Amino acid sequence: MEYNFSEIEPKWRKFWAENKTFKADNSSEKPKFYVLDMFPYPSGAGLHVGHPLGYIASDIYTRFKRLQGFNVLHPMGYDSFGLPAEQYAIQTGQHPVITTEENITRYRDQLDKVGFSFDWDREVRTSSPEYYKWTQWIFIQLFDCWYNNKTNKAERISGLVAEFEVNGNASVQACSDYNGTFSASEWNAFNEQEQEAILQEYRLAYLADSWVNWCPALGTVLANDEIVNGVSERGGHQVEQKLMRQWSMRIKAYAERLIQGLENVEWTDSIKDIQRNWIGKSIGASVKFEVLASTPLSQQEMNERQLSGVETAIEVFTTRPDTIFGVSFMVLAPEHPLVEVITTAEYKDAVENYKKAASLKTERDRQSDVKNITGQFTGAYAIHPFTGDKVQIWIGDYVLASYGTGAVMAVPCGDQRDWDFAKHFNLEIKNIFADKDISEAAYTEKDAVIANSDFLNGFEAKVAMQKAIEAIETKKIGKGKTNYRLRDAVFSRQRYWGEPFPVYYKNGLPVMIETQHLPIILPEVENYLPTADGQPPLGNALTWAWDTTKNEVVSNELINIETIFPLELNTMPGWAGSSWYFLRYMDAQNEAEFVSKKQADYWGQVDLYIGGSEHGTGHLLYSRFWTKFLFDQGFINFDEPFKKMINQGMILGRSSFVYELYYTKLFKNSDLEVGNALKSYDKQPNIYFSEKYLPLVKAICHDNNAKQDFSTLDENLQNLKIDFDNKIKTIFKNKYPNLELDYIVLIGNGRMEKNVSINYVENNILNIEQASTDPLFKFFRNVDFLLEDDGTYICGSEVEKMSKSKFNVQTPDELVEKFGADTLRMYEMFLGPLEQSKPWDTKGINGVHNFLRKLCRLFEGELTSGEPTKESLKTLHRTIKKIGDDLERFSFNTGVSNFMICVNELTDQKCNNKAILQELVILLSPYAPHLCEELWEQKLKNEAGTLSYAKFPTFDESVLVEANFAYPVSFNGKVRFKVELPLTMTPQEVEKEVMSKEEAKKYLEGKDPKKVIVVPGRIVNVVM
RNA sequence: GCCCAGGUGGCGGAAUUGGUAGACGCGCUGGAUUCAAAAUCCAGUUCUUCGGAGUGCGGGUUCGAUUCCCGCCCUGGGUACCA
Repeated sequence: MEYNFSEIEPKWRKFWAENKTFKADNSSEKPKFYVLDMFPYPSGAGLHVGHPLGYIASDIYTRFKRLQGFNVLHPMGYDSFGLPAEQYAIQTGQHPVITTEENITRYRDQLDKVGFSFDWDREVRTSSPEYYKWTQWIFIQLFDCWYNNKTNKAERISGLVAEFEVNGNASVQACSDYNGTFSASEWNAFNEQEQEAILQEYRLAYLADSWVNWCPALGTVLANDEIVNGVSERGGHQVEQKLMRQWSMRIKAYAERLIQGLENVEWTDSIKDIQRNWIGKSIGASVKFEVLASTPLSQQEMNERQLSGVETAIEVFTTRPDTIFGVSFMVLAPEHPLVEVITTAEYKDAVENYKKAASLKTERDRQSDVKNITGQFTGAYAIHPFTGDKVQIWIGDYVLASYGTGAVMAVPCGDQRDWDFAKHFNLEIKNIFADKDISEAAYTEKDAVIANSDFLNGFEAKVAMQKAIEAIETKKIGKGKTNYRLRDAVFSRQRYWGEPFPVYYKNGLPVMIETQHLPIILPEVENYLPTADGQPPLGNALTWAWDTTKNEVVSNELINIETIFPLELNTMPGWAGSSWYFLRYMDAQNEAEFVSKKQADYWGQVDLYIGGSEHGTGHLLYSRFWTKFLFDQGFINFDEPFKKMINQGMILGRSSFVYELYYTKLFKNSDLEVGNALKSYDKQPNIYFSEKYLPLVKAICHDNNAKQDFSTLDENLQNLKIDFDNKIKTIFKNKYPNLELDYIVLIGNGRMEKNVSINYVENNILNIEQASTDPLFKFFRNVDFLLEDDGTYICGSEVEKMSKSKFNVQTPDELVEKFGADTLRMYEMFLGPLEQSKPWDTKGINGVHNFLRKLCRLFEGELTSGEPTKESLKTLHRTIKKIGDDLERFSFNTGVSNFMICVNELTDQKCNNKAILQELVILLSPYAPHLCEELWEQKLKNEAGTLSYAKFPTFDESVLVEANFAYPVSFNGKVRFKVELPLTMTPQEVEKEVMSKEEAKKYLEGKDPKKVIVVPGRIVNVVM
């Protein structure tokens, strides 16, 4: 049969779509299996060959599971809210709805061409109101819950209020930012505002002031990576730290469960490590150090302090309570609220100056500048709780306000940063470790015996820590504590293209809109930029107020603060919609619930999740958080979303570039006029040299300035230089006939690398003529090339991320056009292990394409229906075993190899047996579904479309049983020859047979073997 | 600095439990077929001084190590004054 893929493939794609072949059944007797790809953002650039890599793998696995008799859920959709569409809207005025729709159409078209078996009836888009209705709904549930540390789960806020009304908050153990205590009567006496302000400190979704990177010039908040060297990446504007009232998510409440849950999922260690690292659990103790008042406070001052809630003790968190006797000073973060209180008059100015200097640095700067040790003494002292010693209190920017309590007890002998600080400011370094030298550096290992530490003397760290915590707790100056680095997640974005919050404001307090009125639809705006007074883009909306009587969004003009109130102007972040989308696929059309309990119970966890590892601390953490919350509230019965995850490696592009000679300085006769004319020529030499000259250019441009000494060059380079100089002189001669050029000096690194499109480069050889027909490279017509000896131009090349600007993007469409989707699918798998990143190169694609053609040749003419030969049966069953094993361990590349081996063998056997070939077609169908469908119907005469639900072949071990085995015989581990012997032979018999062979005598060289090892059915090793 | 992944022919890679290193494909070389080319088929292709050597380097365990252990080098990714 001829392999006419361009006819076969569209035919079957049409068939699958029309017959809804891949529709997943919501109620089935079959066992379920859920295979999911990470949610794609439909970008305007479309797909390149790297994107479908994971989709192909998951599709192969999906089809395999269907053949194994599973009811498989394999959906696809779009994470379609996001910044690029908004930025495009700002630039062009085009509504994001329109560009998003266009991009999705392009994506869908590209995805369809690869022949994926998605159940498209379940498609979801985060930007559609039917979907974000439920994102808003989940937000309201989070707002309505708090985290009870006693029951270790999220509970309804109404239960908390009931407790407050009866008992106050004394016995409540919650994850909360609220530090105070109140009784029931106090609670009942608070007004509505005061009560809500307290409840905000308990809710899982809450309003709070958070620091943001505010860029006044752009009128917007910037992410850390949008700031380079303290200014905005776009435009280089100044960025300042600003407190902003924003929605946050109390993910901290789940810190411990997010760590524990990692034990129950099959993810790679590296992703688990990234998450553990991010959550940053550390075990230690919190300890209070009383501050010694420098001047006795007046009674009035004392009263004032008490009233304003300012404590005069510094609370620190330490992971080494065992080293508490080594404390010789304390350091507070410059922003610590106590700094203002404790600083003595004498140091007021110095401290103020230091604080100002620190505030100019971003957190990143403070963290990256390790060498520069800075700090300032406050003039104040704390009292060591055990020794009663006076210890100096300093401020230093190596202490961060946002971690722990924003203060440290400095133990210079046991912490390198404290040690550095002490050395720099000449502070005391107490040694509390027996027999450890701390004169050059701190001793940070935990194996030292503690000394000079009163009741801790003689204990090792582990024991001393317990003893120290006991003492601290007995003294009531602190307690053992576990600290997490994880911070609550800011949930507001000052953007247009995101989910609107279902929130309006009454007397400054947020009020949730009742869920039956959802969704709150994103309003239309004239302009997607922030408003003139710095409000988010929704501030431009004219119809953005909530009417509490009509329960609808109405014009802002109607706001009366009695029945009609302003709506929230922020929108939700990208991770809102993607934190629960895997649940929606289970029940995508449900209008009454985000997912029905029945469907959530049936489909359960995602059994296999495939995607990149770049979401390690974002999506993969937040979706675990939301899943645990929904589990706590009883909406679903599992608390980890993704049971097994595979992170596919990136496909890198190979980019090619030409070397432009750069900053050539021409020294010549002293004719000034010509010199001036050359000056402008200098900057645009317009000479491109081939790879051959690269070593020379590298060798001669290490000196930037003057005339260089070339005598140190080796002979090859000397010769190359003569060639190089001659060519350049000729070029100049042609352009400036009256110029006498003496020599050339290259400046900088002597070259500029300019990317050329990979379309014009083959085996690194640039097709100059072809490239210069492209408007982008037509300048090649007007430049000079220094070529190789054979007259070609060899490009430089690099393996890097695929991107438009590098001209190294390969789209799947072109390859489907040229080779067909089945070839593309198999080739992407054939490249190497799924999880490794690898360079893209189409060199080998012909090999895979030829394999499919070779397969077709097996189907030429009529197939025989008799008994297959023994050889063919062996080939088939070996293949069944290998393909099955490879799929189970996600080794798709070796799968392709094994198919090649199988087809090669069957070709050698001239096999055209129907029984054999039919099983092979089923095996291969997950990889090459179009061709297999065609063979299944046309050649094997089965009903069209039934292949997807055929039965995966069963491996029959008995077919492969052999009577003999060719034993490799090795001498001292080196294999020398083989002896074929029956497998029934005992080791003794094998040894006897082998040693009697002529070859054995040859390798023994007349000596007696020391030992002969026979591993039955494996190997014989002779030790001499 | 720390954590993770990796290092095997000219190239992508294989070797699943310690047991024949280099499967499979590309590329290359030679041959067949052809007026010629493409396509196809056949043979060869780690290096080699033909003794051997060989999976980043140096040790170790073992009858036997790409595989296990110790030390180091290199590449890629993550992360960082985290008290």
